[in-house]
Amino acid sequence: MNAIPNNKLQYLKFLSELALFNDIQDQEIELLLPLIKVINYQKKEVIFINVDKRPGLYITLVGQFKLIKVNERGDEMIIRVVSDGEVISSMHFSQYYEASAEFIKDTTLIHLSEDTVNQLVKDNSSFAKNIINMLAENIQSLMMTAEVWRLKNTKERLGWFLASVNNNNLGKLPISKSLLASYLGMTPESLSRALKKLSSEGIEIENNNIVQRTGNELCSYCDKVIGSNCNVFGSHECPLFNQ
Amino acid sequence: MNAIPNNKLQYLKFLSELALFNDIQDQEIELLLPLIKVINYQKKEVIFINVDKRPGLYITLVGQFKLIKVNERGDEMIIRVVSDGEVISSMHFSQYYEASAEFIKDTTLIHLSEDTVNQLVKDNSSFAKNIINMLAENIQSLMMTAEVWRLKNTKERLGWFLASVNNNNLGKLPISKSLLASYLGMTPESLSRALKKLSSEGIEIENNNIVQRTGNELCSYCDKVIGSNCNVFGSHECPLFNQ
DNA sequence: TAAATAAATTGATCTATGTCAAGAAATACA
DNA sequence: TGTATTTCTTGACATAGATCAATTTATTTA
Repeated sequence: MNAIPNNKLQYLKFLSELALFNDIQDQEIELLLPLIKVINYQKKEVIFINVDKRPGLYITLVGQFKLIKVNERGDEMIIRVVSDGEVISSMHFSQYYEASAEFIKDTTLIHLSEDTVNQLVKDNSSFAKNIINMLAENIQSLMMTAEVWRLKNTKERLGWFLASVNNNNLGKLPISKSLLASYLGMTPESLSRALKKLSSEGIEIENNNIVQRTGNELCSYCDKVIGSNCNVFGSHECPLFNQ
Repeated sequence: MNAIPNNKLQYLKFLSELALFNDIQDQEIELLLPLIKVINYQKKEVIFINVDKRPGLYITLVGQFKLIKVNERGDEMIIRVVSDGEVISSMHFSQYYEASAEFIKDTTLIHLSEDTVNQLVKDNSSFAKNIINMLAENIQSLMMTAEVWRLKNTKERLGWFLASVNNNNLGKLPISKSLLASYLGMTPESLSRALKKLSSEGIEIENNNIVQRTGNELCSYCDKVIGSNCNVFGSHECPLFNQ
């Protein structure tokens, strides 16, 4: 982990395309550039997050990491998997909340300090709106995850996940199976068995690609939130609206 | 459910004391009063929430309700129990997210429309900050709940819950046992058995009051987030900081 | 205040998923 | 390109907590 203090102008385009900077002029983002810190982490590195140490807002320039909690027994829960362009706002965690980040790939984060963010929220209502949207999406995804964990069995959880990545990721598994198992709150063994059940329904994973026998088997695992970015969603072809 | 359009000035004091209106002048809140809608619900009433129907922001004037999701099998998950003074912002749910609210007590809600809220966020950076804080607290509580569901067994979940209400509620159980069971993701039978195990550790519920044999048995179920509003938290008496 | 209804407890049993161990497949490395 | 290492799969078994059923206790309501 080390800061690279060189030419930050390269980040302008990246930042300006993020939802977090919607409706914000390039010149305003440029004013931020001297304030950002760029931090590199290596694959497998683990950092501890609490507000004392690392408050503020992190934007993933490139890479992937998981936000995790571990209990006394060593059981691990993945709160979130964060990928390119995604934002994690530890400053909005409670002062005492503790979690860890474990890097899945070599990762570069862009950091904005808590003060910088607060000042932006105060001075720029578009930024405030963007922060609100980001937090709302977080809530959304946490509610969805809670639901998946609580109301679905292992097969349904896996089906739900595959349906969701199939939409926005063109059928490619974005994370390893064991990471996925952990993310879905099951063991790799259970995931393997769930996959077996799904394959009898015509859903398979063939070298990290999601394959459906007739092309719409996963629809039965879809819901209105993940379906909302599917191209047949809401049409007469969509099983969700045809029951 | 029916609107009562009479003298809304009575709500001014109530609203001005909410965290949502921190650092906002009374005269600004007064401007809102003509825009609010007051809605009454009866105990046991159930409403369906999605953005088409009921967007905006609801403030609980008095009463209690639970926000729930139900799957095809009829299993129910409580997302949140909302009590006096608490806010629920359905406008920040995804457009397609669906949940139900079931009223546990006769309840009066104050409603602000999505437009009103958006306008306020735009015009008043204090309000924007308050909305951000509210959403951040939501995230916090969802992360905590996820953790409790995933990493704790039934006894630990119950202990954790009792420790948390014992701090900020002076040892009184705020909801019924069966509602609590559902909130903690277990059956009433399992809650009853968990309670039996806790009672062998000196923790009991005697007509809705939480009683500890020596007075600090629940400390072993505390964590840094719920402990942060405990009066021995961080001192040499606090077991969390003494290991 | 009694009867009716709902909530909580207890015991017996069932089941989904975890754990452990061994082998197969895939990936990394030299 | 083959060997080493990691990841995945499969089977046998264990277990926490669910389900079902029968009481008991508490709360309404008449």
